[in-house]
Amino acid sequence: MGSLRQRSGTSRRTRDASDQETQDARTRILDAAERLFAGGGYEATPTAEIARLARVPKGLVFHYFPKKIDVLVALIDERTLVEEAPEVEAVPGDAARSLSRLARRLPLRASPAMRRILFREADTHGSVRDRLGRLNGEIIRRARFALELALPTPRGDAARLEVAAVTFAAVLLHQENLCQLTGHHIDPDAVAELIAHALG
Amino acid sequence: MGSLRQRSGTSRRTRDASDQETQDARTRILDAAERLFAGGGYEATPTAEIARLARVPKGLVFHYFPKKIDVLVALIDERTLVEEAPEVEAVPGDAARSLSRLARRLPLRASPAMRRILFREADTHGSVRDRLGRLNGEIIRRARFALELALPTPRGDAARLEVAAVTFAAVLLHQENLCQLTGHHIDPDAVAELIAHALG
Amino acid sequence: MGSLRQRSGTSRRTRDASDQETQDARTRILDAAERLFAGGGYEATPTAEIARLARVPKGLVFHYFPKKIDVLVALIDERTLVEEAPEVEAVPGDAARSLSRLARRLPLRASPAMRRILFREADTHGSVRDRLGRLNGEIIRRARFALELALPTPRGDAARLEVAAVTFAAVLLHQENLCQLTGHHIDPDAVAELIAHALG
Amino acid sequence: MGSLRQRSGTSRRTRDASDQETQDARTRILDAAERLFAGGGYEATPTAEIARLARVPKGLVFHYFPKKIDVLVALIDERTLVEEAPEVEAVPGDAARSLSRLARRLPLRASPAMRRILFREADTHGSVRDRLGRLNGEIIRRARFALELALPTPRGDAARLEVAAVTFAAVLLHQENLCQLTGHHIDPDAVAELIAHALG
DNA sequence: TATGAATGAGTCTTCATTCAT
DNA sequence: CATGAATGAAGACTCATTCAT
Repeated sequence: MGSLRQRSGTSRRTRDASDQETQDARTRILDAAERLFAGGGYEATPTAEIARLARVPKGLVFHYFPKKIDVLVALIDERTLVEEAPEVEAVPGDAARSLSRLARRLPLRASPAMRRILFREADTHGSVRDRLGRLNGEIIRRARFALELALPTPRGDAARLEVAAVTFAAVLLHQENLCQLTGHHIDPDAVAELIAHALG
Repeated sequence: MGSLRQRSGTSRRTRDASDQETQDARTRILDAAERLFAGGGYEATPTAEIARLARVPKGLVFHYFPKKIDVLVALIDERTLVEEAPEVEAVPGDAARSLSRLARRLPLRASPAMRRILFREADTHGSVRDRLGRLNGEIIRRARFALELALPTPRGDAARLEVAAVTFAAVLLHQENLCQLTGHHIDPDAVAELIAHALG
Repeated sequence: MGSLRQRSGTSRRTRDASDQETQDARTRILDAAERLFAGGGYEATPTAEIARLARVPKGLVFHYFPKKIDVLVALIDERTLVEEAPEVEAVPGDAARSLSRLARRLPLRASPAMRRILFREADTHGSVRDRLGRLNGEIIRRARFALELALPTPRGDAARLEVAAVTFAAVLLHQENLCQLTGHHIDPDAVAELIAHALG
Repeated sequence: MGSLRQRSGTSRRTRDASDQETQDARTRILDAAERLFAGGGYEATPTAEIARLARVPKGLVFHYFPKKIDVLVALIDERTLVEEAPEVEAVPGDAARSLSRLARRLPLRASPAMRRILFREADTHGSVRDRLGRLNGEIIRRARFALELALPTPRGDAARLEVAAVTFAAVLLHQENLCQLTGHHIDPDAVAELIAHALG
């Protein structure tokens, strides 16, 4: 359950039992919800189950999150981060490797469970959908930027470059989402190479 | 609400053709469920609501579908068809146009509502997930086949061709699913052209 | 628990156990609610308690009355009747006795419990308030009418007659409502006599 | 929110007079409760809402009033005063005007909100009912006294005078309570005149 | 085959009240 | 005195499912 906001200072601790027990109730609730939402889905998870797993009384869940949906929103809000910094990861002159790097490090700071939730609950609440949209946009932006840096100027068709970026983003998100369900696998490096070749 | 299987024998019926009212209860139930599942999701749709929209008594829903999940399964089963016939749509010598044709006619016979359900409820039941997986596989197979036919022999790298097929399938499904949620748009023709160029 | 809509045919029955047991669930629910609302008030009465007293499962209450307030509304609607027929009860020439008769038979068909509810829950729902308002209006109308018939023409001040009617209505309703709480008693006959004297 | 008891000693305080903000917590709590009870009723008002409106922490409400009902009792106790002093307001020789004066100044020191609470929550707690009963009694006593003073001796029937007093009290209380709900209006002066005429 | 009343476990949510700090 | 997290019993309402007719 990788929380995004671990208080600093916790890191040096010897990771003793305090992790499990001492952590404040709100965090434990979110931890539990993260696990359960990822497993069975938002709708199928009773708040009582969240409380039980978090070892807090039922009422406390509503003390922190007046409505059930607020738990999901808080989760998306606090444990999902779409990095929008202009980090440049491009390898000049090597479009394939530039895309590969992007694939290896999606601009999404989130635990595997939170990723599952992000894709699974896109219909459940606008905030989830928004976050997903922003992720999509950011990936496209980065892919575009990486390609711009990687390709020698003057590059060819600008529109084609855009299509390449969009395509690569589609593949990455498809892999995060449906591939997990259908069992198919995609090798992003191979796709990167393909796209680079198309632009080269 | 385009039902897939109401064709055989229906034409000869002497019963009046007032499709809307006279249609048998089972069909009306599925119609209602299709609309509601697509709109609010399976979990959030009460069977009573289905019955109301279908203008049938509540008990009748359970007469035809003993468990609620059976409605969803029947929907997937009867109103979703992944065409696995070896229809060849390739344009020899023109990979881009071959892929474009594939994009224009996904091997999926299903109403827009059913498509939404297919993607949305992938987690809900194995049968949905299976169907989705089969769709994915079929698209890849067709893309591969189309490319094989379109490209001049001897083609280059077989592995690259496979990657191209997978990539194109990813884009098509991504468009069907997440693009509808995030609001992004992809032009499949442009992607087809890009991929063709990569293989050319 | 005097239901207003006793099906005809029930009357001849020998009032055996069927009264208690055979009566349909909806009626038993209303019976229970009538008793409990009159006793502890609407807000303080849980629906579960209604179900228990009615010997029906909890869910059935909501089968008939989707919202708790609907029970109260149904009660007011079905077990409270403000008689608005122009029944004349006046004794020509005897205003006092005319008013006395009115007092003896309020134009309100309702059990004592329902009367308690009517006054007690006036704040709870508009339908209750409306009914109460109509009762008030009807009493005034009748009092006015009775006085008009009773007094010899030409009567004196029409305005005074109106005030008399309003005053008498106030006394009757006050007696129905607050007197029960404060423990005071009013003799309507004496008030009737007083008013008659004022007009005489 | 006219508090009844904040008079003594408050004047000498050196604390700044910013009544609104500085006022002690207990007073603010009662102010909030007065408003909320009058608006939505005692049962429907959560203590948390009282605390919020009073801008005090939830726990403080229970510091001052260990049980929720204590807030209501304190309100009735401190912000409701039935004046039982033998103030004579009669106009000798003019019964109508004597009663009118009584109507104009009920022996009830309470804000409009408190008046609403007094009538509305008569069922909620004995203390409210008692206060209401005492108010009723006091009005009758005053009406009787006023009439005794106003009418020339020897007066006529003592019983009739009593009935007149009771009737007038009924009208006044009816006006305070049900008239506000039903929307009817009564002119106490006209009633006073009517009654005076009856006795005259 | 058709029907809607019946069932009761379960769901979200509320709230008075306590209590450690 | 003051505070707000903690508690858990209770409340309204939902809903899949059963079943007698």
